[in-house]
Amino acid sequence: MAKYNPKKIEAKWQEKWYDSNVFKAQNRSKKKKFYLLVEFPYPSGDGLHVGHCRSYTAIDVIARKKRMEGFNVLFPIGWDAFGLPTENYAIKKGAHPSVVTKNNTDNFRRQMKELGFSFDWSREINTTDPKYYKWTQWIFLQLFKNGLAYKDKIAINWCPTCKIGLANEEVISGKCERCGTKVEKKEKEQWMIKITKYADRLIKDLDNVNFLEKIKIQQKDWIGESRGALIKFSIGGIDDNIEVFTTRIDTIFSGTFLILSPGHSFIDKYGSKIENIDEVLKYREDSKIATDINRTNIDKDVTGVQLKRITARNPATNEEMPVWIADFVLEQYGTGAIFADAHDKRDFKMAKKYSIPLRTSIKPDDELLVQKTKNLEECFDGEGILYNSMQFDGMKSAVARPLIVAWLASKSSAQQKISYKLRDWVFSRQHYWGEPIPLIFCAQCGWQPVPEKDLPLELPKVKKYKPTETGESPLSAIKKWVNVKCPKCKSPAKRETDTMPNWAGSNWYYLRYCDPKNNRKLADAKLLKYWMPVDWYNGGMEHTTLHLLYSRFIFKFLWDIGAVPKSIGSEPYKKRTSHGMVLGEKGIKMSKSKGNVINPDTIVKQYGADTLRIYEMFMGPFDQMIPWDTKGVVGARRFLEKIWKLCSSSLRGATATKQSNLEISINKTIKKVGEDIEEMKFNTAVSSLMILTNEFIKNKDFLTKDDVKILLLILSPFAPHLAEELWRLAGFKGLCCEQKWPKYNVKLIEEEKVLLIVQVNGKVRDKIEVDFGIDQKQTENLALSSNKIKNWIADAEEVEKVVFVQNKLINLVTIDKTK
RNA sequence: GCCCAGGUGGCGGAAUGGUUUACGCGAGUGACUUAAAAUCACUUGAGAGAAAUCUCAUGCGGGUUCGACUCCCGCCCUGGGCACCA
Repeated sequence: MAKYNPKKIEAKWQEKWYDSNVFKAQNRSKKKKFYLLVEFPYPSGDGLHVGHCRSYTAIDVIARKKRMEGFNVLFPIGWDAFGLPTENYAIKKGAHPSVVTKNNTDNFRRQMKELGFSFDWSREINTTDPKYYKWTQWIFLQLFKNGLAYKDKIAINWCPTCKIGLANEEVISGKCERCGTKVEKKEKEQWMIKITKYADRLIKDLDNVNFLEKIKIQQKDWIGESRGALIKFSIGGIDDNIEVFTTRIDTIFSGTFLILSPGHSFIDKYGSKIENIDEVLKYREDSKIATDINRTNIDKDVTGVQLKRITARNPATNEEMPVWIADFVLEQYGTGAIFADAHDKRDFKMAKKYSIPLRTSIKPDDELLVQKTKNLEECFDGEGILYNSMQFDGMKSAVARPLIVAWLASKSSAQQKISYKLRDWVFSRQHYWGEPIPLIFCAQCGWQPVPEKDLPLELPKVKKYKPTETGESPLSAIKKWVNVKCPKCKSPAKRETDTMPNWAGSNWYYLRYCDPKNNRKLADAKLLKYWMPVDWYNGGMEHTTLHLLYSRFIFKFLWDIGAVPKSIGSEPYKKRTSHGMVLGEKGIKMSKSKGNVINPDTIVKQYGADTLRIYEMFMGPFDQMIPWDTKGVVGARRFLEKIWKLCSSSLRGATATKQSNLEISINKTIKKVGEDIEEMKFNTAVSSLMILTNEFIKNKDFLTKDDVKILLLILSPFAPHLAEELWRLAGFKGLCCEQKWPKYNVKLIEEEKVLLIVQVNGKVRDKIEVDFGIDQKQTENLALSSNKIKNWIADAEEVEKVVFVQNKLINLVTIDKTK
């Protein structure tokens, strides 16, 4: 028989699979549907990363197994192709981004096909295709029409050298990712999406989905819900008040001053009433520059300026209190103002520095701390027992809080309030290679949506798409495109020239896969009803707080407005898992600059796709970061060679009396591999396939064709090409990947004889072979008759207690009678 | 600072209350070969011993248990996330 030649057989089977559409998902089927999703890649010029290969192989293994189990599997792929790297690369090479994108996707597609991924290629999508982004724009318009998109002036990251606005992820430790210049803040009008309106639902609905716990935790932390109260502080001499958010209303009686963020609107409104307004405004300006640098430096000194001649009234104590501004109070969180007291470390620090009066009202449980706290030697910011707090004296913090809120609410100066850390989503970019935002500004009518019949609003094909000097989008330079008539009043108007961020196209792509060619709707309701929700979505941990959150939000929105059927439920993904990163050798992150990037093409060429697949599954736990080891690839290849040899020699019809041990191993392996795939324990699944193969080789003479058949079936999701080739060579009918997943026989998993551990006082002293299912009395007798065991029990000792675990272990606990 | 994950041979790792070190890599010895590669067989945690065998070892220190890599308490270290969030 011929040598194992992966190059030849892999190309052959890929052609067979893709030509005969075996991986095509059926829109109509008697089978149960199963929608498996991998994050579609950004088609960069570097080609597929071995990390892509790992996560895609893993989900491909699951897809292949699910098909064999009789599911109608939807396993689609596409390209998230808008974005900066392509634009930058295109600028550098002088090619148009669309050409670069085409080349890159062609390359990615070739690589994926060469790895034998069982994607349904008939559903391939591309976010830069106008037929696709028509619906990305349509979704934006729905957000706009429902009041969830608004324009706001916010500070963006601005690189003074590149003259370009940068996304947060393009800023590396305060510097521009590309040129290393220190990034500045620049105020700019940006389109914002009100994701904050969905904050509560984005947390609550996590209870109904099967996401890895760490993913849920990270999303919850990111949204950052805090339950507390809103307190109104009236201002002396002004008929207005300042609102404050707190989670510690139990400390209200020690509140002796108020602190506003430097940007607080009170200063703008009542500047004339502030005696030292110049000083205040100067502090405000200084803090604008300082904020980002100081954020990383937690131990920095607190600074602040008092608003002279302004006082607030503490609604609990009715005392007048000074009002300050300080840059540690954040404008964007809560109300941008806090009440300050001795029970907060920063407030305490600030009061000490500027000699602002302090008072305590919470007694710690720790007696040693009580005096120190009272004497204001140390700040106590924990929970404790209230004092100096009128009718709330003696209560625990947690008990007092709702009561104080209720009491102040009765005087209409407080109410319950939930605050979130989550911010609204900055949705505009000043770049060319993105979806144009389909809005038109008219001096008379304001912002008007591009009529839906005019969608897609295509990105104009131009030669100049470099970012502009001013930070405006490159589209603003295209006069012909910018100047249009207002859709409402027909007077001259201008298009929005910003484009959408990368996330726009990936928000809803899983919906498009259900019906990728629909021209009338983002997807047909019937098909959405059938395929959605996604049964299993795997992706990177780094997308937990961005893409995963954004897409959950957009789905909820579409669900609310009835753009997707209600019957799907309000969550797009039933299950979310996550893979670990593949690092370079020695555990350093792969990067071009370090020269440690592994190109999957090289591995495929040298060892074959099946070897790469097996290696990537075998290298370690799927959810863990793992260093690449090219030496280890050899082991995967050897394993496949062994199977090749085994099958080519034994398949000549050797039939012999079955060895019961072999049968047990086969059934155990079917069970183990099947269960391991479901739990994503691919490394141990491959390991058990290796063990079975080794056992087959040892018992070669007893192997039957059926034994080999089973091995090929359970191997096929991992090494599909090899399995397919050997399947055919053995003369089995049809395609291996279309066979039924084998069932194991429960009765054949139990062995007749088991090796039982004999312990004396918890230490292993002997191992005895016993019949399966033997009872305690018999085991005890066998154990005690062992000479080894006899030696471990001294004459003066007696067995006091016996611990027995059937088929596993017996432990004899002795007692010294002489004592 | 807070939250999450992890720490086991020379290396990747296996074992989630019951044989620590499966499987693979690497290394070593032997067979085949003129030779090398490939392949096959055997060995491979540390220490002691001629051997049978024994002792010790899962980041550190305690605890629970007949028995702990596994559970509990307190630390240390590594990786990831968040970070002046009131």
